[in-house]
Amino acid sequence: MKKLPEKTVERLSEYRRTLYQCLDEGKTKIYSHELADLHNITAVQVRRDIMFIGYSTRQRKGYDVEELINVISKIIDTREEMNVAVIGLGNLGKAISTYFIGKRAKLNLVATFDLDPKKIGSKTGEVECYSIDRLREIVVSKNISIAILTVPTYSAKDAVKALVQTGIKGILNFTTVNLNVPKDIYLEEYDMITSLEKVAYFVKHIK
Amino acid sequence: MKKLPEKTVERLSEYRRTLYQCLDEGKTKIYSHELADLHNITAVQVRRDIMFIGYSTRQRKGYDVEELINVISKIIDTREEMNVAVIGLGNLGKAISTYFIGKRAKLNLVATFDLDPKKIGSKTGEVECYSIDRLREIVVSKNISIAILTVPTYSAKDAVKALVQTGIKGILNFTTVNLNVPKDIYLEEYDMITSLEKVAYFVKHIK
DNA sequence: TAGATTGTTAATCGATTAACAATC
DNA sequence: TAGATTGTTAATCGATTAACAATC
Repeated sequence: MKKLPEKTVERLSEYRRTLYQCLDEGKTKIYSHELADLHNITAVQVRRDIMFIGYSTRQRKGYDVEELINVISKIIDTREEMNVAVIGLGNLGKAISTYFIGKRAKLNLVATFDLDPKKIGSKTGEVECYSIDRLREIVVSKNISIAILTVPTYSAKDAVKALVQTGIKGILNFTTVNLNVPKDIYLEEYDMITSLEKVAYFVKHIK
Repeated sequence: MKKLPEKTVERLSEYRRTLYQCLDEGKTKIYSHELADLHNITAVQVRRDIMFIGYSTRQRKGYDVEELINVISKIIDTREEMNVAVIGLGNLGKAISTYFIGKRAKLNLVATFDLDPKKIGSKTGEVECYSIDRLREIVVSKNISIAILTVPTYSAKDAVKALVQTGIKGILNFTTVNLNVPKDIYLEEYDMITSLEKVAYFVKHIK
């Protein structure tokens, strides 16, 4: 399968969540235009995305919700589970950790890290907080491939330096610091301030 | 000035943050390629964005950091301050509230809202938490134009219904629920799960 | 001047949408 | 069949990049 467009990958993840909701509500079939409406996009967009992943219905009676979930999962989920760590257990780190626990079958939060001795050893759900000094050791032993970075601005660069050395594969960056990482690490920015400023700008310019 | 591309608006916000860092470090001039490197994009991109906002240097000695900050601010900031509320003071809401306080001169967090009587009346910094029942009253009296939605999934739809009735202008949605809002409200999705799944996907496919 | 940098046009790339044939 | 829906191509739109003239 060739690489999917980034936007398609994003939407597939969103579709799937909606589809799970449909299942819960006992809905077993869904039309492209229904799925589209739920995401405020067009039906063509939905069908195009579904085309990309090579799925199609024989019938013209809408997509089978369960089947579609499975097909999407086969595409965007990892075969093996993927282990995730939260680096920095401040307000945001705690929120995210709590948020993720038990949410994703294939993406497991397996460790959190912090500097603060008071936090080290504490648990979020089942997940233990380790000293950042043990980052490399734990990342390797627990086979962690993705790090969620929620440390304070001033320690972001150090944290990334340490992360790069552990052989981590992807970083989701919640700090507002511009990070430079080697090309073989996938870096996704998750920027609250920018999002808010964007909303502010468009609020000002919509009339 | 005609409407800027969305991506340009996003980047301007990011540039500005970097430029403030430069000022702190005593750097008063910056080349397009320097700014580009800090954001992992190309120098052409930077110059194009700057072209869009109609700024240019006479010299070929790089952009004046302070001037550029001012020009960007004139574009993306609101003239008057814009008031922001956080709806839902759970882990995430608290984190975001703490995060924003004092950070943005032109974007003020002026209220938080929750259902829980224990939280109502409490303060995050200077900012008071109000009952969600008083949403409309407070939004109007405090002239709030942007809502940051951090309520639990199950109450998201109700919260949005209430928000729409207050005449809010923009919503930054942190929940994983697909919201349907009237066209005159700018809705920005801020989706952690999707971001993480996106990272997972590309981690799996980069080699 | 030569080299570096900026500003801008034109070309390219990627994502969305319009249009429509095929199918139930 | 007629109407609704899907799947797909071609056209359009928007964003990025290549190329290069202009300027210090």
